[in-house]
Amino acid sequence: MLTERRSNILHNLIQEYTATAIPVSSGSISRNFGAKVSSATVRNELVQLERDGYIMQPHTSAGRIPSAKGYRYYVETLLENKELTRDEQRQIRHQFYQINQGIDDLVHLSATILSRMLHNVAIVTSPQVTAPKVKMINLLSLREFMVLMTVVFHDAGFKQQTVQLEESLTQEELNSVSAKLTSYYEGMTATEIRNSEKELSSIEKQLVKTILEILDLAGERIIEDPHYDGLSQIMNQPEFVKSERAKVLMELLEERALLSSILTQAPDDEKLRIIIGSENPESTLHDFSIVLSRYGQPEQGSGVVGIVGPTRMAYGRTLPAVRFLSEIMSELLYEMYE
Amino acid sequence: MLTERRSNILHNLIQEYTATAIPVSSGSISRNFGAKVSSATVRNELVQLERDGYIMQPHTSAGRIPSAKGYRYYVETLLENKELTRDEQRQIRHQFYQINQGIDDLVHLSATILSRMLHNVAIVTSPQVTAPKVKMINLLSLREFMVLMTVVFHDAGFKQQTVQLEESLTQEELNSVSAKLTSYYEGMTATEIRNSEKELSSIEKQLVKTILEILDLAGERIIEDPHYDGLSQIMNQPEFVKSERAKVLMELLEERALLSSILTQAPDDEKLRIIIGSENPESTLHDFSIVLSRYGQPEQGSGVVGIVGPTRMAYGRTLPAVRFLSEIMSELLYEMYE
DNA sequence: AATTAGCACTCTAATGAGGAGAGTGCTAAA
DNA sequence: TTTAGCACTCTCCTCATTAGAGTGCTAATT
Repeated sequence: MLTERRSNILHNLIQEYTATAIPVSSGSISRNFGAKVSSATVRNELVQLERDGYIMQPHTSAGRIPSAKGYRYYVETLLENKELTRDEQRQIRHQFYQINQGIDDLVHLSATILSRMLHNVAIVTSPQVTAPKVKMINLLSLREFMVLMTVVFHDAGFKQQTVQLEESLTQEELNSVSAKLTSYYEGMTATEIRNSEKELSSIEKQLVKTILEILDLAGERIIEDPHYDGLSQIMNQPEFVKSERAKVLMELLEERALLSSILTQAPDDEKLRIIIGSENPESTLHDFSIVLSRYGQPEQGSGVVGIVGPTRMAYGRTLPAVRFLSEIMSELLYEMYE
Repeated sequence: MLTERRSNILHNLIQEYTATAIPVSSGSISRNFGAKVSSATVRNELVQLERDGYIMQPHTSAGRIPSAKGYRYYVETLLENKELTRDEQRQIRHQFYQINQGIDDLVHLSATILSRMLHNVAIVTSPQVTAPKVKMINLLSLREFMVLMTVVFHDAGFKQQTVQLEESLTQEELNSVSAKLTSYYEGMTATEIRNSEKELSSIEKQLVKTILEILDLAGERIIEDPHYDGLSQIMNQPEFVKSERAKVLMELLEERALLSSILTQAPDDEKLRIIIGSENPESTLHDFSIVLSRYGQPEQGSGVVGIVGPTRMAYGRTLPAVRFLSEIMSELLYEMYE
């Protein structure tokens, strides 16, 4: 545990550094304290903090910057759970009024708002249900041999896919097939359907195969590419004036594999998960911090919303913002499903 | 018109410059000609080319770089219509085998292939129909008061939207309503529906309103955000080592307005449109070149596929690649609708 | 008349020295 | 325990120098 003064100094240092991105000197900390202590005293304390691993020096005669451990202490101990101001909350709510019912709009808009607000890259996944259950199967003739299958889930979500049939069926025939399949499989998950044994015609078998594909896909954590926004925002951050870092970030975002691996680190409940710099198992991400939250309900579908930015991000602002966005998304999602 | 030698020199210079991004010297051109002419002769010719506006000098003692006019001459006169090698074509086709029927997959995959191949940012819009006609209207009860409306178009495309009903209807009631609406409006476009006068209940009026919204949206040139890919590719290009340019590009890509304005410059037929540097009316794009092609058929839905990169791009490779991707996308789209 | 060798000139990019400034660490005094 | 004082370190900026690449022009050559 840190002494109170050391703790204050660390607090001060992190606030300064996250604001300016310049290593913080003992003198500037002393000044921020209203010169109640001299820079020499601060220096002595800094030596201790450095020994304990909370801060580091980029080189001998430079100021200090926080380490991952320092940031960690900051977000867990020093940072009281502030909320966004009423005004900000109102403004954000207001922006959501524009959207129609689409979930895609919700996802996109959230990413945009978050990235604009925090000047970092925002990532949002579409809400997914876990092990969806069939409520209804519907078949719609698009043209000869070509059918649009819509599977409605019990949680009121749905997915569809076009199917190329082996035989041509009229819409009436399709109606009776879909009624039959619905009566067979209503309430079942993918695995239950696989285990059930029904007499099926070859066309019906083909359709069931598609139903299973749809269910499997919907059951996976990540179906669609997560949506991200804010690349132009983050390019304004001083750590990206050299494009080397920027390149790393783009590669991360365009490699689906890594993106989903980030998102699997997302919390299962609605608490925030904060992964700071070198805490990340993925070494390419050591220069970045990630703040994630889950939104929605497991039964109704839930997704992940979060921010990726330089380790030096304004956590004091990021955490409330991600938390609020997550809450409001849960709310709006709930309203959509009433 | 240029003399043959001048033309050869320009050709040579552009090939060299597009490959290396370094201003080309008279000596290196002379060498490329097998020293049939001396560098002094080349220099004399270069003075002429510069006077005519085909090339420029970044500063007095530097080599020459092509101007927009030079590139224009190159793509129109010097560049014979090469095709991709059989082998490349086969490889690309092969990659498309992986995808299932989804149009989204087609769009995404095309962008990915193109950007990987050309190391630039690829942009692809989803295929859109113009003035879609209703083929069928389908209503599906998701839960009480909540209905999923699917409108199938005559070209076998479809769109759907969830609707919040004012009254609660059973699936049977919905079926009869949708049958009624289909019989009313089959074969009509949005404007035709607006002009038709039918006796409608209040629920039906609400539904028609939604149908019209769907049709209007589908009729617009750009509904969804165009998909782009390859940011990490383009960051490897030497012109982006300073991140200033990169920032401009990101801003362009994230501003929907500008993106769609790019795409409205797309050709209406399947010919390539090439917009080179300062030819672009938009001055922020003066450092970029854009190559666009339309794919698909107007009646079945058509979209735009293209590349954005530095003015110095390998046109000789870009043009065949965009052309081929456009062709194969048309093909695959056609197969999807059989 | 066209080409080319030769050479002075120009501009960039790289290198290194020097100095200012910021910040530290340590010591000794308060 | 705190702090004043000071030597020391390291970065960053500026400036000058240099090497090198490339040009433009002129005069000689084909």
